[in-house]
Amino acid sequence: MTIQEAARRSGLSAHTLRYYERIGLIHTVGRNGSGHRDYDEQDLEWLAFLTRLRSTGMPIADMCRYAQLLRAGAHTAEERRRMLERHREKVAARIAELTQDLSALDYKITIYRETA
Amino acid sequence: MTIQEAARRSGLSAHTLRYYERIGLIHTVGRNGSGHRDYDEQDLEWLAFLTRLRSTGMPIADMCRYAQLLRAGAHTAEERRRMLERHREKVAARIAELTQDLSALDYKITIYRETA
DNA sequence: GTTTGACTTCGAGCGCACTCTAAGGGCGAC
DNA sequence: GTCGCCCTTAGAGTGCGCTCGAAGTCAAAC
Repeated sequence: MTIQEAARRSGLSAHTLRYYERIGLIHTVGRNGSGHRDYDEQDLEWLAFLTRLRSTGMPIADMCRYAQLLRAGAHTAEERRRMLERHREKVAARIAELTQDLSALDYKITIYRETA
Repeated sequence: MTIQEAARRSGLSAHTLRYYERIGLIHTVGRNGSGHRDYDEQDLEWLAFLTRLRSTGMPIADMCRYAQLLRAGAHTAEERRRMLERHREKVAARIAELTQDLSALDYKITIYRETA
């Protein structure tokens, strides 16, 4: 599939897809006869996973590290798992923080409503 | 209290405190005889509120807008409340998103553990 | 009295994650 | 065949939120 189609389906821009490839986040995507990128379903799955890591605030550098480990082969599985576990804890902590902030906001809004 | 003390208590750097004042996020803080900033408890409460808005992802520009409304007086209370309500919804949505991402991460980690 | 160190203003610089531009290639429609 | 459009690469530019530096002031310590 073309880069435009991959962009549409992944929610990333074509610019971003090229950028991700350049920095090594995506291993070389296949090319067609004209040298144009040709994405397959596996590429899209990987993009979906990357998108989830990004959306949870993982820095690009860490995602590159993960991608690198994945390419290095099965013997890196444990390190990858540990990376995900550490990241999981950060996400959980972030949810807890936001939940606290949400109550504080709700309280503030209540005061605005009562004062009105 | 000095800017260092205010920085310590607010968790922001002295640089950031000056920056916030410069962009209008903090209305002019009092000065002592030597022209140095002199923060009071009210300033700190405002900083704590700002910190909470930032930590929930509100852009600086929106916080400036809120600060401006607050300075404009009581007749802007309704608009301020609406701002907070809109922001509250964004925070709630973000929590929902992160919660989903967390399950996805947990699932992925489970697979790593089973494969090991 | 001079050194030290924290303060002041204001503008420049930085890190991150894109986002866009320039310069050129390839291919289908007319 | 040439117009239009999308593709390619490499590198420059952008926006955000700080963060730092330069140049100067002031007050307490020695």
